[in-house]
Amino acid sequence: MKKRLVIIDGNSLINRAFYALPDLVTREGIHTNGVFGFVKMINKVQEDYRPDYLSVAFDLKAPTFRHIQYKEYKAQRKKMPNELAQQMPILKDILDAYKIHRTELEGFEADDLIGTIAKLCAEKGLEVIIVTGDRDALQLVSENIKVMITKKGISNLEVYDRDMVKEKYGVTPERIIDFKGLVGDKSDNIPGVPGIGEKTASKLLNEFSTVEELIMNVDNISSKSHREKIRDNAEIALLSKRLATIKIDIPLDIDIEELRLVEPDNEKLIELFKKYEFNSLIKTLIREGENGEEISGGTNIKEVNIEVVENVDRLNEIINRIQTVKSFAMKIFKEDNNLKADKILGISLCLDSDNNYYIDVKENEELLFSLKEVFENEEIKKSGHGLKKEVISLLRYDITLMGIEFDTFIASYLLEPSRSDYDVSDLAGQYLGIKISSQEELLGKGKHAKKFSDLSDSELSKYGGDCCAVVVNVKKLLSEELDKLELSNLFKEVEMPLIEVLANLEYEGFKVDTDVLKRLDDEFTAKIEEITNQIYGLAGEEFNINSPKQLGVILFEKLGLPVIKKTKTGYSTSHDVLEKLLKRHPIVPLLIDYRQIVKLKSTYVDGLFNLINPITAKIHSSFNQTVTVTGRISSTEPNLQNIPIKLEMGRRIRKVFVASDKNHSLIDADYSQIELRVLAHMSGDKNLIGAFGEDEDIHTLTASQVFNIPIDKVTSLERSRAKAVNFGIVYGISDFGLATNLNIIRKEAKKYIDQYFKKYEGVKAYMDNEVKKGKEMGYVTTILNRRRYIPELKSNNFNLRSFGERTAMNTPIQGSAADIIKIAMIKVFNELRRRNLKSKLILQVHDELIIDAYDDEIDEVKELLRENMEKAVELRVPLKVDMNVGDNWYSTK
DNA sequence: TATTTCACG
DNA sequence: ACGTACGTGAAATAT
Repeated sequence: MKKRLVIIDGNSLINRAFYALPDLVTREGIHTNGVFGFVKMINKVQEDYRPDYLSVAFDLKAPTFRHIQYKEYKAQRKKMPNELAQQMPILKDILDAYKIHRTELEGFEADDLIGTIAKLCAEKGLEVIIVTGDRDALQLVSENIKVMITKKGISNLEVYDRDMVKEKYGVTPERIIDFKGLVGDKSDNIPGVPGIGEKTASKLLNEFSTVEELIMNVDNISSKSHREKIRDNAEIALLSKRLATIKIDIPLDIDIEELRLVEPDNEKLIELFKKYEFNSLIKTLIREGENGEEISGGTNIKEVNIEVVENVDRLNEIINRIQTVKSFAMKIFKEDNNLKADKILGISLCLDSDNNYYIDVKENEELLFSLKEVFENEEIKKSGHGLKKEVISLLRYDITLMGIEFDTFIASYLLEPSRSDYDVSDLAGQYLGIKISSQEELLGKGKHAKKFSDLSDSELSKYGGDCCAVVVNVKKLLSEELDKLELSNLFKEVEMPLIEVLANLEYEGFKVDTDVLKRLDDEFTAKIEEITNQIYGLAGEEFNINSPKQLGVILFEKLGLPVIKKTKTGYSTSHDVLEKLLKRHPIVPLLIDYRQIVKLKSTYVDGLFNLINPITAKIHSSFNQTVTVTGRISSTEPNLQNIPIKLEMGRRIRKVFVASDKNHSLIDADYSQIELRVLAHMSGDKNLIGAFGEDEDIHTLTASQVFNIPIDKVTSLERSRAKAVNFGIVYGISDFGLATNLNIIRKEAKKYIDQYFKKYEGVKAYMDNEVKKGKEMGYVTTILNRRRYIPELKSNNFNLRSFGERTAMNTPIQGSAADIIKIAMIKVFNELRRRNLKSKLILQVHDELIIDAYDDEIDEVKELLRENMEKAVELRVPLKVDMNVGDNWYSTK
């Protein structure tokens, strides 16, 4: 049998992969999509063609003879983007670990090296396959040489032999260079004969065979216009042909045996794949190791086979099986109109690859109730992706999902908290190397997005089955990764139990008083109209006050006020700019008022009205567990974590948020200075720890230390400056930032900071150490070992690096505080349930918990809150909680 | 879809 | 010399 050689155009393929794949970035910030695609491709080619010899050819930077012949050659090519250039050395490392031969030679393009080697080997009787994205290579096709061109994506390859070339181009492979000589090639800036296209070129060449023949016989060309074009551009055609001709006679001194495929250095490969987070590829290597198989390409879980279950008898058989297996992955599809009324359409259950079911609940609700026992059985462990949704869907049917064991959504968040998207399809690609459709592909996006209820049963069962199969398969890999990074405890003890708590917060909701809201609406509307007219009067014309652009023109051009700050699109008209202009023109204070009231009306009045649930007269915000990089929870639709409080006018919005009925009151419990206490604990600073032992206001105490004055002599200005310093410390202090905030000069700010660090040396040492650790390890951690990667610390860009340093200082503090309140929430929630109390946890605002308390239970709940919040963790300083009770959120102060 | 502004901790 | 305070989400306008 003929020996087979595969030769790959390295630059062409990594380029292809780079542009075809989404931007893959490791936790440390290294871009890898080009390399990843390349490796997948190489695996596939090896699997499909089992070559005996393999080489990858690369272009080197030096100019080639083509550039010397024609200086415009490839002149229009854009420089390789940095994100791709960085990947070239990585690819070469990986090829070395695979022990795959590389061909590169200065002065020649990969094409020429490929051409020469291909012809050489073909002559020796080898079967040669060239893999490239570049159609130039088609000229090399012959009896023993085939060319594979990447089609759309990277794994889709089109094989060209002589017949195929003839079919597609109408000429034989030998005539491809003549074809290019006439048609040219835009991508290489080869001109060709103007006005001659592919059709004409192949017609002419079939008659006259080559460019040279064509020119020699130019008078015999039948069409007058073609005749003239060829005559006028003969030189260009000849040059173009020369440029397009791949050299096949480079003097190369290589021994074919150097190209022979050998056993790769698997240890090295695993090490590299780990480094670049090619998890799915590691799996293929490990599998090979176990079975001693030959190299194989991408992993594929079996084509998922899903059984649609429509009757109770069959379901009961499955339930029996579940009782013995005691574990499954699940996904619930429901309508999406109202969390109190949404009907469940169907449920995907996957026990393992051979037992994947879709329970069609839509037609037969009885099926759902048959599952109640299984769902509420704590011994039967459930996994899924984003299980909060499953918990909520079942609450509506009075089913409490128990035994929630593994959520791949949460697990991937802990592993990579700065990712913006954790769709199951991404996990499938990343960890299993398979493609399933994403939710976005299934439903579309924007306002034309479909709902699950718009999909057919077969679409739902297929998608649900795929998702659950992925969860089952990815779970183990994620779990190992969590173990390795010592995140398992945080995962099992905090994040997983929190899912149920957040689901219940959402389901419970916060009652609103629509009458109060309506009255605020009327008041704000009237006020806005009044101020709008005053502003128009002072401006001398009507304009859109909401438009920073139009407002800028009025303020800085028409009224001639001084420009304080610029944005990248024009003048800044932000609040602090307006404050500096306050005394310069009477329009300015009106603008400040206008802005405030418009904000209140649009975001907090209109915004809230739209989100009141008609069934409950409550607001059911979404609490998101995988959004923030620091570990905090976020709240959306609406955001209940930024309801106004600082200014009285806005604070009145809180009167809208009321206890659920006349037998209930709100209890608001907030941690006092939790971030500074966390800092005291983590830094171990004696002075700061001591400060929390005393019964003195922390900012006053800081003022007395920083400004060297007795506590009873601290003025309110000094206290407020010290407060800003304390905030600055938590944010990762810089003299610039503090100066801007306090509106003082930088030197003055620096004095404050120096003085602070002199008094709190332990804090200084701690901050320096966090930055140092962050640089060394690539990440920082919180009290529960939550991790945040900070690639910016290694940046050469001053701004980015400084940002990284501040992040390294802030994240452990903000994140640890987040850890603590999460623990507190879980404890409080479980305690309320254990004691069968009617009071419910309804909101968390970073350092504050709000309970809708049944009046008879207020004292008990207050005690329970204090106990569980203050004892959530044991720190070197006490945790302190302040509590207030009221009928509405405004009065809990 | 990106930018600006502003609400909260 | 460089030039930002940390972490969020929503609404409006500009592109």
